[in-house]
Amino acid sequence: MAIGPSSRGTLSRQVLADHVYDELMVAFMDGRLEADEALNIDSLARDLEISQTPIREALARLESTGLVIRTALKGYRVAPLFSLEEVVELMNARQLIEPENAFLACSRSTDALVAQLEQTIVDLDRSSEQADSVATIRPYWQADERFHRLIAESTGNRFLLAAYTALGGHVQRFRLFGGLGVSDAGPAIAEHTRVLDAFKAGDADAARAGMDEHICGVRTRAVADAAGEH
Amino acid sequence: MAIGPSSRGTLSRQVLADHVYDELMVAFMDGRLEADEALNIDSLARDLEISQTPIREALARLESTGLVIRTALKGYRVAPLFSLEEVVELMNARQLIEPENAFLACSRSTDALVAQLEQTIVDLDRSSEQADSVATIRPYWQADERFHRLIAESTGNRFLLAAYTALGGHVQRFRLFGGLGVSDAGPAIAEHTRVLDAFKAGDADAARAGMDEHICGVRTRAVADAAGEH
DNA sequence: ACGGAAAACTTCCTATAGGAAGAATGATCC
DNA sequence: GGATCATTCTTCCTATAGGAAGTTTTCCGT
Repeated sequence: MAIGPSSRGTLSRQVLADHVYDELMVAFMDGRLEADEALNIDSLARDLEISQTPIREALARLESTGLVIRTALKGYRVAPLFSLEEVVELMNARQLIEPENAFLACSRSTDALVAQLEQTIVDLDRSSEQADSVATIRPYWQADERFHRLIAESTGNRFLLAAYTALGGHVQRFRLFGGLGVSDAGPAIAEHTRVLDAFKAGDADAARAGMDEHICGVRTRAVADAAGEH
Repeated sequence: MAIGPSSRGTLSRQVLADHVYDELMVAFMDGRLEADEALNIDSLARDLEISQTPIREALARLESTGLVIRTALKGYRVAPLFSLEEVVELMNARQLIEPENAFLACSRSTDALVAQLEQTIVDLDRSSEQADSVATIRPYWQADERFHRLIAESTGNRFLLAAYTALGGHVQRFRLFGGLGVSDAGPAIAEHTRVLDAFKAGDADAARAGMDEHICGVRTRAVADAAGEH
C-alpha cells in the first residue's frame, strides 16, 4: 500500500481530511495503489498517523470522483481496471462535453488563458521526455489534466465545469488503470497544440473541432493499444 | 430545522449514513431546509439521535450533489438561492447533455423503458393537480427528476449518467431554490409527452429535438418567471 | 453611557476506545 | 474426511473527551 505518515509539521490549521485527500490522490498518481485494492480505514489511519474521522471524510469525497468505490458494509476499494468498453464510453462522453467547452472557452479567451494553456503544453512536452516509469509519469498526466481543466474552467459556466469534473476523475482512472502511457505523448502534444492555435487565432469553431479530433485521437489510440495487447 | 429522530426501528443493518442522506434529501424536498441555512453537525446528531460520524459522511456525500456547501473550518450550509445567471448556465449545460442522452436512450429503447417513462408522465400529471404547497410538491419534482434520470440511465453510457448526476443535484437545487413551482406543470407535461412520443415512434432525432425544446422551455419560463417577480 | 477587553459559549475538528455484526479461518468432534 | 463451532478479523457505528477558532455576552474602566 505504501502510504507514509503525513508530514504536516507546520501550520496545520488546515483540515486534515483535505490532506488525506491530497495524499491519496498523489498515491494514485504515483501508482502506489493498485486497481481493486482494498482501502482499509484502520490501516490508512495507522499509516498516516491520524484518526479515522478524516480518513472517512476523504474517502467519501473521493468516491464521487470515481477513483474509489464504496460498498455498503464492506468498505472502500480502489476502482477496478478500465475495460475497453468503458474506455469507449468515457471518450464518447468526453466528446460530447469537451469540444463545446473548448468552443465556449475560446469565445471568451484572454491572453492570460492562452499563456496558461501554452505552459501546459510546454510541461507536457518536457515531462514526456523525462517520464520513464509509472512514478515519473505523474507530471505528464498532471499537465494533460491541467490543459483540459483550464478549458473547462474558462467556459464561464460552472455547471459545465461540474460535468467535466464528474468525468475528470474517471479520466484519471483511465490514465492510471486503462492504458496509454507516454507513448501517447507525440500525438497528444500535437493535438493540444492544434487547439491552442485555434485559441490564439480566436477561432472558436476551430477550437471545438480541434478538441473533437483530440478526443477522437485518444480513443483511437486507446482502442488500438488494447487490441495490440492481447 | 425540523429534522426529527430517524424511525429506524426494524432491521437496522443498513449503513446509518445512507439513512441520514435520505433523511436530508427528503427534508430538502419538503422544504424543511431553507437556502443558506447552517447545517450543524452536533444539532443534526442530536435531532436524529445518532452520533456525528454518519452525519459527517452523509454531508460529505451530499456535497458533491451541490445541495450542500462545505467551507473548511466553518461547516456545512444548505446551498444558496439560485441567481438568474446560474439558472441560465445550468440550462445551457443541460442542453448540451440531455438532448444527446435522449437520442442515445431512444436509439436503444425498449417497451419497458417506454412504459416507465409513460408512468412518470402520469405521475407528473396527477401530482401537479394535487400539489398546492411546498410540502405537497415533492411528488411532482420526483416524477420530473425520474423522467430525466431514466433517460440518462438508458443511454448505455455510465459516464453520461455520471455527468447527468453531476447536474441533477443542481437541478434539484434549482427546483427548490430557483423557481418555477407547479405553474410549470402544463408546458412541462406537454414537452415530456412530446419526447415520449418520439420514443414510441423510435425516432431518436425527434427525441433529441424534443428534449432540446423542453430544456429551452424550462429556461424560457424560468427567465420569464424571474423577470415577472421583481 | 460607551468602547474595548475578557470570559463563556458554540461549533468544528481530532483522537481514542470499544461494541455489534458479518466473513473468513481454523480447530474439534463424529 | 466432513460438518459444526469457536476464534479472529474487518468494518461500521457509538460514545466521549478535548483542542482551536470564532462569536456572543459580560464586565470593567474611562
